[in-house]
Amino acid sequence: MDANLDAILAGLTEPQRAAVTHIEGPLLVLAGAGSGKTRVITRRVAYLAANGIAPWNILAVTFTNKAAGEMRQRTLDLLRHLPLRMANGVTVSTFHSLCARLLREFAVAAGLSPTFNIADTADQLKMLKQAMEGAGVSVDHFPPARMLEVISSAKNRLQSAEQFAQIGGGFFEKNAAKAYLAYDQLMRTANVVDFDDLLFKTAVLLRDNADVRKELQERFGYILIDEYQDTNHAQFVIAHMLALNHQNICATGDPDQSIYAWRGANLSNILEFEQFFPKAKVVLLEQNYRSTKTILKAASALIANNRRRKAKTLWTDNQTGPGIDLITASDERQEAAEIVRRLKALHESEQIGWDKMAVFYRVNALTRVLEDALMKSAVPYQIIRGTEFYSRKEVKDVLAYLRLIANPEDNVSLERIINVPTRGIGSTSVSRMAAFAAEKKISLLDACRQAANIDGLGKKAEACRSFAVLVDSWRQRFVADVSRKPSAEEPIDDAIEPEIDNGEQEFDAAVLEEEAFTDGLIDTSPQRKKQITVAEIMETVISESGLIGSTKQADEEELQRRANVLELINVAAEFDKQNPGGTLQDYLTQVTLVSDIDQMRDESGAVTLMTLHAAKGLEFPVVAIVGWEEGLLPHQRMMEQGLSDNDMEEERRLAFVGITRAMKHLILSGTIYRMFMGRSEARLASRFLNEMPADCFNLIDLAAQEPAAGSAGFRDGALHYPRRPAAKTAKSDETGATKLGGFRRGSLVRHHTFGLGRITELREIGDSQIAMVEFKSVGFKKLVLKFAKLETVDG
DNA sequence: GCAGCCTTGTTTTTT
DNA sequence: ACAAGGCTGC
Repeated sequence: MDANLDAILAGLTEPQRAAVTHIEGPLLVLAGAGSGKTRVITRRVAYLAANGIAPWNILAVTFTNKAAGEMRQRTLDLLRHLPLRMANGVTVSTFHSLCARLLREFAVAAGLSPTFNIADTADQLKMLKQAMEGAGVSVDHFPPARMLEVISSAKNRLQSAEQFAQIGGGFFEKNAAKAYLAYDQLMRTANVVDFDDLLFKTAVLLRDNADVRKELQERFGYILIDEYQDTNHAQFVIAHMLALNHQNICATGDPDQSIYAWRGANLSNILEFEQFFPKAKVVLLEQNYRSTKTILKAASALIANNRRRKAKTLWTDNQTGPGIDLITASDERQEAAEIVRRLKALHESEQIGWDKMAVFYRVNALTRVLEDALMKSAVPYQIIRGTEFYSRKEVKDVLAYLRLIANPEDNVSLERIINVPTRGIGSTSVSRMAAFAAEKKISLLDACRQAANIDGLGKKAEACRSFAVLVDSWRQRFVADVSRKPSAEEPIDDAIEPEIDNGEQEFDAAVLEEEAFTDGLIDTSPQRKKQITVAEIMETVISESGLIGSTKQADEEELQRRANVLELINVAAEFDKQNPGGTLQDYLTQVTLVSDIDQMRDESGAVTLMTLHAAKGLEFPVVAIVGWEEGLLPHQRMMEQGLSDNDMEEERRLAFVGITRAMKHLILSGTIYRMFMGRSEARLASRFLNEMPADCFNLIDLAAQEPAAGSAGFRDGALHYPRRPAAKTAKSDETGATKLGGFRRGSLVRHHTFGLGRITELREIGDSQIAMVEFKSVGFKKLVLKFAKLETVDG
C-alpha cells in the first residue's frame, strides 16, 4: 500500500499534495489556469481508494463526457494495484448523465416513467411551439426561443410551472406561465424530459424525498465536482443534498474561468463555498505549468480588470517564450490566410504537429473563412461542432424511429416520422388522430392502433394502422430486453467508455472485460449474449421503414444523406462495442447528451477549430484566436441592452480562457472590415487588447499599406482605447468624407429610435449618402441619411 | 399532399 | 449569404 501511496503522491507540489491528501470534510480547490487541477483530482480519487474508501462510494462529476472518460482512464492507471472491477467502480460522470441515470432508477419517485426520452434543443422548440399554439399564446408576439430561456431559467431556480404561474407578474409573465404550463403538460404526456428537467427533477427528488436522499448520500459518500464555477442553482442543490450529512465534498474550479452565466451558472456557488460549508479547507493552486511567462503576463493583466473575483496571482517557472503575435488584417479572408500561413510556418520550422495547434473564435459563424483558407493550403483540420451531425434531417429521422420504439408515448417523434417516408398520412390525418388521442387520453401511437375507430380518417385509417403494426413489431422484437432494468447493486457507470486507441489501453480493456465477466458484473447468460445490438436494431428499422432506398434518384445530396445514415450505424456499432449489454435506451441517452467537445480526437493529426467556450479545459502548444474586435469579443449582445458589468466580465473571462489555453505560441488577430450577414462592416479593436501590456506583443499590420484617414481599428500599432473606427474605404468607388449632407464625422446625433450616437464614418455610395453611427443603445448602425432623419446635437 | 418559391431571420456561447 | 420554414399553386 505504501508503495502505491508514494506513486500517487509522487511529484506533487505542497499545495497539490494538501488537496490530494485531504480526505474528510469539505474542500475547495481554487485552481488557476494550467495549475494541474486535473492531476489533483485524479490523484485524489486514487488516494481515497488507496486509503480504503470503497470506489463505488466515490462520485466524480465533470463538465463533459470527454473529461469524464479521461479522468476515468487516468484513475484506472493510478489504481493498477486494485482489482479492476473495483477501480472501475468509481462513478465518473457529467451532471446530466448522472441525473439521467438516477431519474431512471428512481423514476417512480420522480414522477416519471423510466422509459422517458430526452429532448434536445430542437425538440424543445418544436414542443414549445406546439404547446403555445394549443394554449393560445401568440408565437409571433412571444418568440419561442425567448420563452424557452424563461422556462429554462425557471427550472434552474427549481420553479415548477405551477409555482411560476403563481408568482404572477405582468403581461409577459402571464403568457410565459401559460406557455410553461402547456409545455410541461405536453412533455408529461409524451414522457419526455429536456436538459433542464434532468437537473431540475433530480434536485427536487433529492430535496423532497428523504428515502432517496438517504440512499444516495450513503452510496456517494465522497463527492468531487469539477468546474464548480460553472454550476447552476439546480446543480448546487444536487451537490448539497448529496453532501449534506457527510460533508465530504471537494469542489474544484476557477472563478476566473466561469463562462456559462448565460445558461444559469452562478458564480456565487464557488465564491461563497465557505459560507455554505463553514469548515471548508481552501487550497490555492497558483503555479502554472502550461504557458510561457509572456502568455501568462498578458492573461494576468487582462483578468485583473475584473472586479468580481478572488484575487489570485498566477506565476510560472516556464521560459519567457516568444512574443504574442497580434495581427491586424484588412478583412476576414486576409486574417484567415495569415493565420494559416503562420501555422504552416511553425509546422515546418519547429516541426510542431498539426494536432498541437488550435484556432478559437467567439461565434461559430467565423469558421467558414478559416475552413476555406485551411483547405486552400491543404492543412488538415477538424471542427469541433458535434451536434451538427445529429441535427441533420436524415439522422434525426432514424433516431426518431428509435425513440418511438423505446418510448411509445413520444408523440413528437411519432409526428416526425409517421410520414417519412411518405405513407399518405398528412397533417390533416395527424391532427384528427391527435384530437382523438387527447380526448381518450392515449398516445398518438395508440390512436394509430385504433385508427379504424376514428371518424374522418377515411381510407387513411389503414395506413395509420399499418404504421402502428410496424412499430409494434419492432417493439416486440427489440424492446423485451430494454425493459429489463439494471439491479440496484450494479454500480452506475457513465455510458462513455475511454477510447481504446493504443495497445496498452487495449490490454487494459481486455482485463477489464475479463474481470467483469468472471465477477458477473456483466450478465453473460445465453439470453443476454444473444441480445440484439443497437446497430442491428438500427439497420432493421432503416430497411423495414423504407427510409433508405426509396424511389428517389440518387443525386449527390441523396448520396450524402445515405452516407450519413451509414455513419450513424457505424457510431451505433462503436457504442455496442464500448458498452457490452448497453440498451437502446442507453444509446439514445448517450447520443442526446453528447457535447460537441466529446467527439474531439486528440491524435487526429489535424488543426482543431472550436469556439472559445469549447476550449475550456484544453491546452495546445500553438493557439490562434481570431476576431479580437468590439462586438465580437466582447460580443455585441453584451453592449446591446445596457452594458452590464457582469456580462462584460464574463466576456473578459472568455478571452482569458482562450489565452491561457496556449502553451508556447499565441496568435491574436482582428480585422478592419468584416463581412457580417452579407455586409462589410467597419470594425474596432477589442478593448481587451488594450488591457494587456504592449510589450507582450509583436504587432503585424497587414492593412497598413492601405490609405488611412484617421487611426483605424488596430492601426498605429498602439493599443489605445477608445479608438475611432476605420474612417476610410477599401474600395475605390466609395469615397470617405469628413463632411456630408450637413453632417460631420465625429458629431453627436440623435435618431428617433436608436437615440444618441456619434457619427464615425461618412461616405457616398452611388446616389446614397451613408453614415456609420455608433449609438449608445445599440452600437454601430449604418444609416442612409435621406431616410434616417438624424438630428445634430450641440455640444 | 407535395414541390418549389419566397419570406424570414440568423450570429452568441451548450448540456 | 445562407438556411429553414411558410405559402402558393398544382
